[in-house]
Amino acid sequence: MEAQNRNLSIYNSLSGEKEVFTPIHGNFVGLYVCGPTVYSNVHLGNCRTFINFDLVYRYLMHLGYKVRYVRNITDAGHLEDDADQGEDKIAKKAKLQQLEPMEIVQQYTVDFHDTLAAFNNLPPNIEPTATGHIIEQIEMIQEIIAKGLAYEVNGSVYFDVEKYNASENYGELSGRKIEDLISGTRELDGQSEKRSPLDFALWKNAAPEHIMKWPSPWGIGFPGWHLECSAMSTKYLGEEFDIHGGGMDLKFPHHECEIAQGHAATGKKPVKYWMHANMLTLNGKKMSKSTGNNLLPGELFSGNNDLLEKAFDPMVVRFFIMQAHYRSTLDFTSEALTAAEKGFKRLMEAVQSLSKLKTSASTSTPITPLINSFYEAMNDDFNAPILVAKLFDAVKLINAINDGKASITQEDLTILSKEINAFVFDILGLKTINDNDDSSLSKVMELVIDMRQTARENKDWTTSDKIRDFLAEAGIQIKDSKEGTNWTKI
RNA sequence: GGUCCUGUGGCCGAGUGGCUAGGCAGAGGUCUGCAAAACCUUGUACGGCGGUUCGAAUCCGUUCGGGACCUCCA
Repeated sequence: MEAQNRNLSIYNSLSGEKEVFTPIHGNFVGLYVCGPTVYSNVHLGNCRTFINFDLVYRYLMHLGYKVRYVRNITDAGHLEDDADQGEDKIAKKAKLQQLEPMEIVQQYTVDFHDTLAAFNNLPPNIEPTATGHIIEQIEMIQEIIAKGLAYEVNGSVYFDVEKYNASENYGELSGRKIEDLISGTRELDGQSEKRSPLDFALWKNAAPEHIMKWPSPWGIGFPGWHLECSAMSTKYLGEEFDIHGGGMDLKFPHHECEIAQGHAATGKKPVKYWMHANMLTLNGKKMSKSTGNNLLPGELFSGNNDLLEKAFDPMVVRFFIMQAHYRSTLDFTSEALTAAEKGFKRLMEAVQSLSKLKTSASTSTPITPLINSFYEAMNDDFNAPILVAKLFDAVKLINAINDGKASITQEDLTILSKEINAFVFDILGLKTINDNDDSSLSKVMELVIDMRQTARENKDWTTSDKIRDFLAEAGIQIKDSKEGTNWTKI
């Protein structure tokens, strides 16, 4: 990609401002995104975040960066809450269902991969698991203890937030002040071990009935909530890397703790650019596993949910997500998705007609400003909705050329076609929907359309309309045009 | 209670101190045997009240509403 297109700005949550993106190591970019906790099916809200970062990954690659994209799988479970004495979620579910913990992990990891593949997300380069990096996590804890910023109590190790804050700034990412945090803390059971309620566990002593546990210098236990991301990002991307992403709800305490841990262990600030994707809302509230206010991708693809008027293709959902900026909340409604579906189809039909356009000796509308506008949109903090708007400008142009109301040279068409295809398929990650992939149905439809055509030529409107109406009842829409008759499933 | 975000036309959703966002729906048109589809045209909206300014929906104050985080959560 040409250098002039490479002036990407990213909104850095750490500074609260858009900053020009400059990788730490020349052409290489390290990208870490917090992955899912695999104790239940991913819901659509989770997917939004991963789709947004898929866009980031894709655009960075389009700009010619060599990206290493790391996204973890949290399979060690997180604490249910402070009151349940450290039982982790995966272990709890395992007991309920009489399954091995890793069986649960496997089931939902597969679901996660299948779902993201349906959304046409590219897999990350490395997808490390928390359980596979216990040793790295123990080593990091030892580093932090050696620096005097963590302490052991009864086989558990806690990070000393106040001590860290004496020389560093705990709260720099989330904008919190430690005094406010202390005053706002509620006194909960099971926190008596901690020197301060703000301290968080790096290692947790495991009760005998706890299923997932590992030996450590402090006894049998399991790693703390936030440590895995620090250990794995350090291992695969280094002590300092470029971009760390995740959902807005992870900003505090998860990412704040990551900064503190990483900084404590290595003496360096781990992340140059923090990116936070906003929530997908349903009924005006964030989707959430714990409150049940969510929608599963499978329900969306099948239409099997009362909130949905019909089923939606994963690509329609992806397009819907691309029509909102990643830092804004996006409200999910069946109506909004239906609107997105129509727009998506219009865009894709225009893109497909690119290859059939007739070229002329001259170009009526210069294409360079249009193409530049694609880059300007994405360079401005990955503004996909602006990009989509500009692509619809291109749709208008394509249709005008198709109608003979505008013209384009072969040379310009080649360039335009290449760029539009790159932005639509490679960057936005959209795919065409194959309605007509059932070959036997296609054959039958060929015959039916041919019979209807014959009837129409004989002005036998009764027969032709009967065919049309019957097909409509069967969910197949007939589309007549000058070039002939097409059909589509409704 | 603390910290922060947000309120845009029927719906979703960008953006900006003065210059059309875009999509969908609606309206009109072209096409068509009639329709549908497709395509073209079309909408001066920015929560209320003050203030700053030549000019604000965009900045400031205030007020009302919505939301996020402060406990696991993308």
